[in-house]
Amino acid sequence: MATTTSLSPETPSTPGEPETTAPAPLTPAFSPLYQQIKVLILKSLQAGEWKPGELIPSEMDLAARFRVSQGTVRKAIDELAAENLVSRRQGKGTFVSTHAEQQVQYRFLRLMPDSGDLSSEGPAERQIVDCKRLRAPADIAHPLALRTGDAVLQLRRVLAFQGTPTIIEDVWLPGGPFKGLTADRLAAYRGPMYALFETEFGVHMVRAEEKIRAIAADAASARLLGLPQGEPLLSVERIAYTYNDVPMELRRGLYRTDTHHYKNALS
Amino acid sequence: MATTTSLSPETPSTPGEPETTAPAPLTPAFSPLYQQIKVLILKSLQAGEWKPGELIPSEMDLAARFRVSQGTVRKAIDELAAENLVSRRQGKGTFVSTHAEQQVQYRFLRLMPDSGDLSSEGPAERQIVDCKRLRAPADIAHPLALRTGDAVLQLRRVLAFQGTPTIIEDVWLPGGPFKGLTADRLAAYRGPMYALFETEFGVHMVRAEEKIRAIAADAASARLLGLPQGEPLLSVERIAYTYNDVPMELRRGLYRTDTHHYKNALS
DNA sequence: TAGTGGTCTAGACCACAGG
DNA sequence: CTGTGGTCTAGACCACTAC
Repeated sequence: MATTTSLSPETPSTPGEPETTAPAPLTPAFSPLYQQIKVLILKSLQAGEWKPGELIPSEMDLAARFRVSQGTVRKAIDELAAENLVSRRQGKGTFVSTHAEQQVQYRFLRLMPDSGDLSSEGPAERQIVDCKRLRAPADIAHPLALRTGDAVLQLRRVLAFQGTPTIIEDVWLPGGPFKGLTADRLAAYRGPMYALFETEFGVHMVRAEEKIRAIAADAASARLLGLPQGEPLLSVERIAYTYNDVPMELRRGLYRTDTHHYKNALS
Repeated sequence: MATTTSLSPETPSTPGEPETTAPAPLTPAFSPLYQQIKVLILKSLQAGEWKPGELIPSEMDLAARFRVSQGTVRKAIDELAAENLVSRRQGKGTFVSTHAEQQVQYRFLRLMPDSGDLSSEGPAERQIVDCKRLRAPADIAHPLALRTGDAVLQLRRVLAFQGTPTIIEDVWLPGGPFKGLTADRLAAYRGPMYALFETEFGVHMVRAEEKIRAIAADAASARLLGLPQGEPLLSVERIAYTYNDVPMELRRGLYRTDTHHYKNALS
């Protein structure tokens, strides 16, 4: 079959339409079939056709829907699974990834106790310190692809492990998608913050980038963590993205690393 | 074909041999064919049948050699490529990964300037501060899977970018595989340290794990980096592994992160 | 027993690199 | 032109899950 033609399911191309008004070929036109299928599945995920935790159609069903062979759908799903957007379970089906009900509680948290792992420390004790709406200054707006002055939510919380405050997090969220988020709703929610984002606001974080630095604790941070001012802390600046690389969260964490460390694997 | 039988190329099993003396089924006996192929290719890589930078046999050749279909070999190589052990180049073939002649100079270095990338800063200026043999104390021997008192090489160097000393690295290597490594040979070598390890000592690092902390600069570190004592530094403790998860290097880096940051991607 | 993902095969054709 | 990896297909069978 031609690999040079683009593809749209149940929606034959409209040859009469002038190319100039075509909605821009996000599908780069000269890509393998399975890549086109991947994009189509991605669009369905983004559109919420299947929600986090749900079962997506079987490979055979998708193959029929897209008029390709099962192997081609398989390769598309393989890539989605490699990117942790879906997870396959033999005999059951393929499920949309979720930050809730995941065996790993904190999918994006790389902090580990120096001995054992996070789960061995029991659930983190969370305390919301602050939650307010404000107009984004430039250095907040820019990473979130907003304009200076746009409404953002800012919240600050402290995470403690086994009674020891270990993490301070400042989180900035775009005001629009997260309208209605309050400290109370956050405090009431059991489970990871990203799980709440999924269920309450329909925002699914799929990947993130972090910039890590060593800094000295300022007065406020030192007080919250019960450390002397000037103590070295790990500064972890994260931008989290939804589908299509849209930034939806800016987060700055301060980790104490005398009893914990940030773990990373290189290959 | 049976997926429950194990496989050995040109070396039919020896049924007469008692199982108790069998060299232990590293191939877990009940694994898919392509996994068994992967292990066989891995063994060839480890044995040095194809060296870093070299071309490995084509998929068809390997398929013939292992008596399986090309698609099965392909899936095995797919996984090796995903782990960065080999890299595929369309029209050319599949090559053993190398730390030399790679477009990316520092495959394992995650430090980035706050604006731009490492290559935009030109080559790092390297200075060997120290290089000596010693008997490993317990905290060095253990991560290297050595015994306390075994011979190890210790070296210290400083990396500067655009004239600014930015990284101090202490490196510990097992004395056996790296017999003959001297400060002079290191200083004379152009290219990444891991490339020298490959060409001069036949040690190919394939993956690494890092533990990251924030610490305060001690007197010696502060002097080498031209910073005031007590300044926060990023401590990056790395264990690098060759094939088969054998640890071959312990490295502790101290990064100044006022102009640079450690970059990490999460998914 | 039926349905799912997982493996394996064989064959065709495409895209790319290099003689 | 040949040989390489890359894509796509169709069909068979296996392993796991759930009814």
